[in-house]
This record gives sequence, structure tokens and C-alpha cells, in this order.
Amino acid sequence: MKSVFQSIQDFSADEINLLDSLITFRTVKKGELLLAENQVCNEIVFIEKGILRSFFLNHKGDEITNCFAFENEFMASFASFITGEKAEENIQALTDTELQILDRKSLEKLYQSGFNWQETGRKLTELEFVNLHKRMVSFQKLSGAQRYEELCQNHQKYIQLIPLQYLASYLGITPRHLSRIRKAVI
Amino acid sequence: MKSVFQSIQDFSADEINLLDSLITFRTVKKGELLLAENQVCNEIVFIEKGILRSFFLNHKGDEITNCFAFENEFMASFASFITGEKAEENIQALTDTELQILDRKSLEKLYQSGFNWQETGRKLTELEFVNLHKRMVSFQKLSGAQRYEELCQNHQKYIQLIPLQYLASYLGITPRHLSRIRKAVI
DNA sequence: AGCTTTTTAGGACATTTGTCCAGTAAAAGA
DNA sequence: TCTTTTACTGGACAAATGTCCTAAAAAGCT
Repeated sequence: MKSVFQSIQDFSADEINLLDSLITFRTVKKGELLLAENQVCNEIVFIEKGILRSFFLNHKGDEITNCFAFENEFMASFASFITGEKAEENIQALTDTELQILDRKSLEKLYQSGFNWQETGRKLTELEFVNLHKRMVSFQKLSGAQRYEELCQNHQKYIQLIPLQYLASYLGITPRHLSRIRKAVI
Repeated sequence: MKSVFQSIQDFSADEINLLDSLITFRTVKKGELLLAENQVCNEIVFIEKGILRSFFLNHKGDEITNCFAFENEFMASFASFITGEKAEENIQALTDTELQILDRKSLEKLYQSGFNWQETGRKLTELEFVNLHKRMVSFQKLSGAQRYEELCQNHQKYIQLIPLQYLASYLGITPRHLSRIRKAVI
């Protein structure tokens, strides 16, 4: 995750050393849960290799996929991490996954260690906000079919790597309907 | 907006004086646009009195309401403000409105003036993220009827103050459908 | 107050999307 | 490689939601 931080700000050797000392590592097997709902999310993970998805359950018990994260991306229940409240989401490995981990205390240390980390944290949070905003807009403005098309055009990775059943709820539709959409598009 | 910042952090008199020197004021008449789509959003406003709504157009030209802001809340096209790209949203006054304004340069000055402002900016961005996340989850997990009920129970203010036509698109449904839902609920 | 405009409600019908299901294809495990 | 499990497709029908429209109610204007 070092390089992501460095792409935002020019950190000194000391600052990077502090970061290095705080990062830990873990691997997760395909299918395993990294976080279960009703736990507080106390760490942010960064994916070195693999794919994660976050999902919650609706009132019928169906799994609704909230988001995916790929290599070189962060994942957490940010809402739970930020508020300290229990997460509604489960985070699951879709493949065997290798992770870097920054826990709450470590991130707090970083933040307290100086202006630069505060600024970087703010900017990264801003970017997360912008991404979420785009997703929100796509739900208000587009149909499921249009969201699928958008994904085909701009996020081919999702189409290639994610099972359709997960994509469907991510797009806000049922697998049955996604099948219909795919038939129509081709 | 001073008191919002102060609720997050204990600022010194100097820090608050700097803020005071950067805030400007403006009033907007009911119906007027504060920001039009395709402009870059260069300021964050804070509502002293009144109500704002942000909306964009879908492919058919219908207005889709993105969010509302009430007294003592911030409003902006945050996505545009953050990225510097053109906004997709219009921001409109739903009533005569009195505003405090912080423009991009002023906020940048605050941020550069010290750690505390960076930290406060990060925390406020985090809270915006969490709110947006909740809204996103409600779109993925609930029906339009359930979102309306949720609004009745937890955000009575919306029901009382916002015309139903705007509420409908905010909830992701048509006015016709909202009318059906209201009939069923009562 | 009276006129005009805007907003809301709701009927009739069309379209979209979901539910349930079974058959097939693909993937995982032994 | 064979078997078992899981994922995907698509038919038939049902339910949810949208479209178009008109009348009534409410709000705004002079």
C-alpha cells in the first residue's frame, strides 16, 4: 500500500519507515470471511493478490453484494471502521488472497504522527467518497441494463472475474434479470 | 459553520479567527440555482436558513433529486469540488436561503494552516462518506416503499418540508408510484 | 379575494422486473 | 477421470413499477 500513499504525497524516509513498521500481512483462502456482520471492523486491508467482495443480507436473507476489491485496492467496512459501530457487511475472499493490513491503532498512530498522514488520509477518503458518489448516481440515473453496459465498457475486469450471481446483486437486479440483459446485449 | 467545526475539534482563537476571515455570506431566492451542471463547483456552502436540493437530469431530461440540505448542513457538488471536474448536479434553493460560503482557495488556506484543519476535514469527509454509504445501502437493500417508510420514521423533516415530486426521485421512484405507496401506508 | 399555476391523487393500461423452476453447462472435489 | 456440486440460462407466470392522462387540491400572484 506504500505506493498508493506515495502517489498522493512525498513522504520522507522516516514516515515510510513508520508505515512499514505498522503494516502486517495475512493470507485468506477462497471463500473465507475476513469480516462478519455484527463485528466491528478494526482494520483496513490492502490487496496484494486476489479479489474480495463485501455483501450484506436483505430481509429475505439473500446476499446483496456491496462492492468488490481487486489487486492494489483497499477494502474494509469503512462505515464500521469510521464509526466504530458493528458492520452490516461481510467481507469474503473470492479467491485465495494475500493482504497487507493496517489496523485502527496503527492508522491512528500514523495520523497522529504528522500533517502529511492527515492530509493523505483526507485525500484518500475524498476519493472513496467520489467513487461511492458515482455508484450512487448510477443507481439513481440508470437502469440495471445500463449499469451492466457501463460495467462492460468501463470495468471489463468485473465482467471477466466476478461470478454473475454476485454481479447481479451488485447491479441491483436478480440473476434472472441479468441473464435476460446479457441475452439482449449480445 | 463554526460550531460544526468546533464540535469536532477544539480550535484555538487564532484558528477560529482565520476561519471567520475566510467565510463570506450570500442569500439566494427560492428557485434560483446556486450551481448549474457543467460548472466546476468551487465552493462549499453552509445553510444558516432555508433548504437546498441537488439534482441532475437523466437521459429523458427528468430531474432526479440527489440530495437535500437543511439548516446547519453543508451542501456542494462534493464530487466536483474534490476532483475539480464539471459537476453533473444543479444546486437549487427550495426556499429563500441564507448561506455561509467557503470557497476552494479559502478551504485550501485552512488546510495548509495546520494539522487541526486537516484532521477536521478528514473527519467531516468520513462522516459524509458514512451518510452516503447508508443511502447506497438503502438503495440496494430496500424497496422504494421501504425507503419511504424509513424516511417517515427517521427523517420526518423530509416528509414535512419537501414537495412529493422531489421526494419521489430522491427515493428512486416516480411520483405516481409514491402516491400509491402513500395510499397503502395510511 | 379571485385567478392562474403548480402539485398531488389516482384510473387504465403497458412494461419491467421478479419468482419459481427445470435443464444444461461448468467447476470443484475425490 | 468420474462424480457431485454449483452456476447459468431461459420458459411461464406474477408482481411491482412506469406511462399517460385527467380531475381535484393547494399554493402563488396581483
